[in-house]
Amino acid sequence: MHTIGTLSARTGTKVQTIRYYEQIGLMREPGRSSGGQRRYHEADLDRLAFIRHSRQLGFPLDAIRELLDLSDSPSRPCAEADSIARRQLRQVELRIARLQALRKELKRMVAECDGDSVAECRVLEVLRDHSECLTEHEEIGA
Amino acid sequence: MHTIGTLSARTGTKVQTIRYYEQIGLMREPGRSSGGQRRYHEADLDRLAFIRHSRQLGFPLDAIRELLDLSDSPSRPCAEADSIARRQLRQVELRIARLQALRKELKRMVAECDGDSVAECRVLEVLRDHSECLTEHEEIGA
DNA sequence: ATAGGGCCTACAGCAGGTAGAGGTTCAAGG
DNA sequence: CCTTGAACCTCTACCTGCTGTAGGCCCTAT
Repeated sequence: MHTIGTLSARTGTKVQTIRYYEQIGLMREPGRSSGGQRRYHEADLDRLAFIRHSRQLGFPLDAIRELLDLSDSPSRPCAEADSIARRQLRQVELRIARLQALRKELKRMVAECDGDSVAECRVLEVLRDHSECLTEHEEIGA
Repeated sequence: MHTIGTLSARTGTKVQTIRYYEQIGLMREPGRSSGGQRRYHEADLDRLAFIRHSRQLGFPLDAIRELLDLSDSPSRPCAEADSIARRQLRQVELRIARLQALRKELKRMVAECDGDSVAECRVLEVLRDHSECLTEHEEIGA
């Protein structure tokens, strides 16, 4: 039996985050001590590690929920898990592509700026006037 | 004089977002019609375009606030604007690097999976056991 | 028996918006 | 001039994925 602090330390997850996962139904409600404190089994530790590792790979919580469901029913076909992972891969690739476009634009902006005063600052000029941009970065940030 | 809808259409910003920018002090409070509707000047349109463009380049709102302040005082040195842009460039490069590590891991995961059932699914296996990973992706998502 | 760490609930807040309810205003067509 | 209906108004709640705080209990070692 582990306390919440033990799970926290072993998985590198903040205590509040574990309670949050319980609240949104990602972690099961554990048993309690006579005084009302949470007491976890080994299986809960594994589940939390799975969640954390998936988060580190950028999976959104909804996807993790699906992955956990799949993981709980070993006889189902693997294709679903596969497609979730592929979807995540696509998302990551999309974000990389967008960020690379941003990087290019930012680099150009910074490189061009050699004025002294704000009045002739290329950085601000480019921000003021979209038409100075080479790429169409219509998608925001991310 | 423009309505909020005109600003919205011209900059591709949702009406609510413009009101939100006003609320957090990024846009100044415009004049109102006799019936209480917002009426904007050309300068407001420019300012909003600046904000949107900066957001598209991934600048956080705080940075944009600084950039707008700088832009309003043309005699100050350009170095500050420069360093904000450089900081943003570093952030973007960091995020690209992290996402590339994720991509690598996800690709490997997806490529290795050729099992039929969940029981032997490499995707789930890797998620279960961090030690199967090549890289140390301790930073979460982003 | 007591000290002090760890645990409890509940709520507020972060970025950066988005969505909806319920009500008013504006401008064009009849 | 009047009506219609799109566009505007405020207010509030919600989104993701947590994190922090307040105020109070539990648990275990000494």
